[in-house]
Amino acid sequence: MQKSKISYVDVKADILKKITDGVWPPGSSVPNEMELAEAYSCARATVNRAMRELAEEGLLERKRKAGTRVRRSPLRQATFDIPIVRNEIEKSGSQYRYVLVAREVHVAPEWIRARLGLADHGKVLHLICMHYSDGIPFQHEDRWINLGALPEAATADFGSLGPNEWLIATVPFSNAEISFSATPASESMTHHMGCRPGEALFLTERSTWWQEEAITYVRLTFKPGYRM
Amino acid sequence: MQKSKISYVDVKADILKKITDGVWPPGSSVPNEMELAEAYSCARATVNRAMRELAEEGLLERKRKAGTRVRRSPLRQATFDIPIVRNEIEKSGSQYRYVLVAREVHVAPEWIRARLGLADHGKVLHLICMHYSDGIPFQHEDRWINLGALPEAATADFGSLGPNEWLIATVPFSNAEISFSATPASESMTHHMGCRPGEALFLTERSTWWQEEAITYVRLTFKPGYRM
DNA sequence: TACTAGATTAAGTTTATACAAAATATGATC
DNA sequence: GATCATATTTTGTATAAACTTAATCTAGTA
Repeated sequence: MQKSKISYVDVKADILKKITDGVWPPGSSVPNEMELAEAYSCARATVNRAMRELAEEGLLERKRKAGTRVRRSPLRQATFDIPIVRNEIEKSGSQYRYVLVAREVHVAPEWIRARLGLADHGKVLHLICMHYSDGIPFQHEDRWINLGALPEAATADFGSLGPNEWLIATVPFSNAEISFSATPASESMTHHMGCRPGEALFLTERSTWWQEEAITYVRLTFKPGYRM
Repeated sequence: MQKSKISYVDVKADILKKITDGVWPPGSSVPNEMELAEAYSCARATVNRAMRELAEEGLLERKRKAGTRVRRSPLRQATFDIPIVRNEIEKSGSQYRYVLVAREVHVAPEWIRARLGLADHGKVLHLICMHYSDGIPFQHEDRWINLGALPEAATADFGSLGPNEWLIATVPFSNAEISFSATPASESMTHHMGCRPGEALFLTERSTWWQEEAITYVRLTFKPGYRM
């Protein structure tokens, strides 16, 4: 005796169960929305939402007319929040300190232009910053900002507010391309981070766009032993 | 003169524009669904979907009765696909080779038990594998599988099929906890990866659960210079 | 004043219906 | 038999109406 109405959450859970239990093995095709709606005795829109979300989560593949099928290799995707250094440090109960090390306006070097797709004589603001946790070097920030897209960056004061936070406040939303890797500490890095030369450091690189326009490229190098 | 109907995509785009243009600054509250529906002359459900998705993407905050407001600090989140070694290598046009280096059944050591939340005398299968790209060491896999949850792993043949692919085929879906870091190459790692001792290697660690039950913990160490 | 019960509001969801769009299948024509 | 137009199927989306649920406000009561 089923009192309350079937919700898309229930449908989703049941479909998921059918998949994980092997009733609908990978690659097999799933009944169409109308059949399922009848089976669960709910509206097609309800089934649609359930299946749409499962498809977004990478478990189902859907095509008009061809129908819905279970993904062969359920592409495992992860979502994570891009951490902001200050929050990360303060959340761990440590004292955050920010220092602007260098600031220069350049014509963009070739490798930056290639990465961000800039015009030949585009100018960029190059910043080097350090972030400390309880006085200990935590993160080295090597940032390039496209002045063609963000001329106001030229007059911004990065002495007290880090470029990351300034950018978040200035450019409300953007899409980015991120990569992670490991790198040996360079000569200058040992100086900034207080580590031995060649030591293994975790590095993330990020290029950011807003409405097809390149905003910034940044290399964040973390202290030895950092785990993200 | 507006010929075609307003779609939730249009509404979403327009709301996003209002946010990025500063018409609706961070923290401000947004008109309610009924008002917006009227403004765009579409149904409330259309506005609902647009706003729901923007909320999922982290741009809006919604509460019943309280209404919708623009997030103060738009939490930047990224989603990425967890790559499967074989695909990654073959997609780059290289030849993939897999080798099982070691295979042992242990009582789980303390640090694994802590990570996965296992009982005291839980048994685990410990595997060491190498993945090669065109014969060159690409990835070192140090994997522990909870035999309490997956007894069939004890009899599986990991000589030809890598544990990652075996697990994907066996456990359809799971949720995981991932971390990235950099590590210096250990003595044994130099042997496996053919790199210099202390060289900076990119490392990802992953613990995986399925329905509250710990499945596996794995350390994937990549060749020098690898970027993800 | 403090607290509780109920009213109110806005988001959340379901439903039935309708039409749109993509992908495939079918059949007509050359 | 090949090609192209047309029909069919399935997902995708829009709509109006109704009801649910969480959060807030309000007013009445102790």
